[in-house]
Amino acid sequence: MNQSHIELRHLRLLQAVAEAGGLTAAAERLHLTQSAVSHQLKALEEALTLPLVERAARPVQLTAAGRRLLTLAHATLPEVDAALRDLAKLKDGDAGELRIAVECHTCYDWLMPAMDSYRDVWQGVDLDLLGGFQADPVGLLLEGRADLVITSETTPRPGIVYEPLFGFEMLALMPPAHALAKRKYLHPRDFSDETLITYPVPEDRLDLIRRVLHPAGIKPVRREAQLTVAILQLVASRRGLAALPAWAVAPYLERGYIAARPIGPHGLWGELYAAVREADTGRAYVADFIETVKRDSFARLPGIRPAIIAA
Amino acid sequence: MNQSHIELRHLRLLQAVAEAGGLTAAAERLHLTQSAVSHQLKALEEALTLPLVERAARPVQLTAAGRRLLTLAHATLPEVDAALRDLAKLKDGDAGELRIAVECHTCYDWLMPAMDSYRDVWQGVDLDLLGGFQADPVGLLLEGRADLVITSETTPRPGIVYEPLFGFEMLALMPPAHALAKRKYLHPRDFSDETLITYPVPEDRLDLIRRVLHPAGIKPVRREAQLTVAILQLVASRRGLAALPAWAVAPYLERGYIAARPIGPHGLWGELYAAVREADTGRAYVADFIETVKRDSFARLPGIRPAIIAA
DNA sequence: GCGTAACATGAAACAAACGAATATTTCTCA
DNA sequence: TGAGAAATATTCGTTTGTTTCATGTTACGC
Repeated sequence: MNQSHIELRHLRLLQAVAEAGGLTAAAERLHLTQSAVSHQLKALEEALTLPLVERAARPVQLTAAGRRLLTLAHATLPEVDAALRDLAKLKDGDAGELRIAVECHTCYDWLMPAMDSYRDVWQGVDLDLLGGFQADPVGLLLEGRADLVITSETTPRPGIVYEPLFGFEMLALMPPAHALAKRKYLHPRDFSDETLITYPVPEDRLDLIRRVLHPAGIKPVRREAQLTVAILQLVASRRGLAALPAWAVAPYLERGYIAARPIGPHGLWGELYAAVREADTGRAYVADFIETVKRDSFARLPGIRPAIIAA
Repeated sequence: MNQSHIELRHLRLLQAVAEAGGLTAAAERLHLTQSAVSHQLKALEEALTLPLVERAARPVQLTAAGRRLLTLAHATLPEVDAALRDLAKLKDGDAGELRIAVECHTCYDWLMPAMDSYRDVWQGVDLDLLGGFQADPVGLLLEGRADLVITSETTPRPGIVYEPLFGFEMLALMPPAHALAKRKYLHPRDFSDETLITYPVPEDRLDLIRRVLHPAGIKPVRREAQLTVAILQLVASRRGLAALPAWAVAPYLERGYIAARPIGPHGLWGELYAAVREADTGRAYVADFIETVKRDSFARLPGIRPAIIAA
């Protein structure tokens, strides 16, 4: 056989390219530059003397050879992950406690499935989800009442570290027949004559107000609703606009129940973090929870992108 | 999860260490220095912050973590090989003809099983074994009557390349009750009063005569036999001594039918090669046959060691 | 205890991977 | 069809990682 010293790195690369649909997007996921990805892919193709990726198409297409290697990647990479997990268990034991607090209302959409797959491989870990809205969820970590907090704040606090999870796009929501639905994207001023329907949280927790409307000097009328479906129902019945993460509205978009548009030419992007006590960062069952969330989310959620800061 | 950038290289290393029973022996198989293996293993252990190999024992013992990673290696490395084979088939097609000539009588012992496993993965290749003793088997390659020759000669010929397969030890054979069986190893002079039982081939093809007895000025009486069992039978019935590769006599040794001793303090080692036409070296089905022979042989044969020259 | 075989280590050579800057290609939309 | 934007390729210098050489250390058998 050709002494191709193919490595797992190459399989991870190909998988990222296939999933992301392009070299640049793959580079973001891998926390590499586009240049590095291009180099590495080319080197691999030259080592095999076989093209793997058809670059012309968008999203890029794998060749037959590329698909064969992707099959290999799908077979081997999860096994490698499982083995590394087992090693971590050998080292630190497989038991622990993980009490999770969540700041973001729509995060339950992906958190529940992620917890389910996590439970499959960390059966010794006692998973707990703290209910109710918390004024200062990160404070729970320091009080010892929670072990991990999903948040979009990163206010530095001694003894707390923030692990980036992913970036997500907030989409403006409107009835499909609304005049704004004809736009490619919305301007801040488009909100000035509309009621804004939100979860019942303070204004400074709403990215749309804090980062877009407030800087533009716009103070819309607000109306609050507890549940995502209630917000959507109000939007659909023309009581106002709302802004929610793309994943939270995807099923309703598909059915044409509402329309969604980016906010601003580049969209309004937020970032989610897992906050943990510094002392817990070394614990394998904690680190792997964060990895599970990321892996799971990228596989399932629309409208997310890799965290800007490297993990 | 720890962002362990574990790579296939590490798995290959661990597998080699486990199979070879030590770092130095593993290094030979991988065609690396002992130092490189030691460095690399240490780096892996430090990345995982887990010991993998218990160096004190001989042969070295894997720790629980090491065994877990070895399990991973056994699961993934064959899949990788299969994928690379499929890529080679995509590139060059999966059909071909491989007519094999064999110079060495006992080579059928390992060649048949190797051909069987080769056939499983190269079903489009027409495998043929040329029968009968050939005076000049490599000549068959140039005449186009064979495509691959198993030989221990490496006389340079234009258009022919010799791919090293492995080194093997020739053991001197005697009845278990023979006086020489008490020795740790035999000297050339031990053969001077004995009949030497060999296959019916010219003297210059017999390593024992050409490399040991002739230089020592010893010309033993020869007696020829066609079959391995016949040679063994003659030895067991005190008609003389013989010298055969370790793998050919292992089953008889186990049963105590005969005894075997090294020839000289370091043993008498020979080397086997696959000779192919230079034009065929690029053909995937040819290269993979050679790889299959090596893999299979190291897994099954006693008394062999990696080729001295790198492949 | 002495010698041997196997493993470890430090320094230097060598090779591979990566990133920054920039060029080229491809796509989109008017 | 041509301008601009987005994606990929390329060149070159830097960084990082791997291997070897030379030598040190350790374990073990006699």
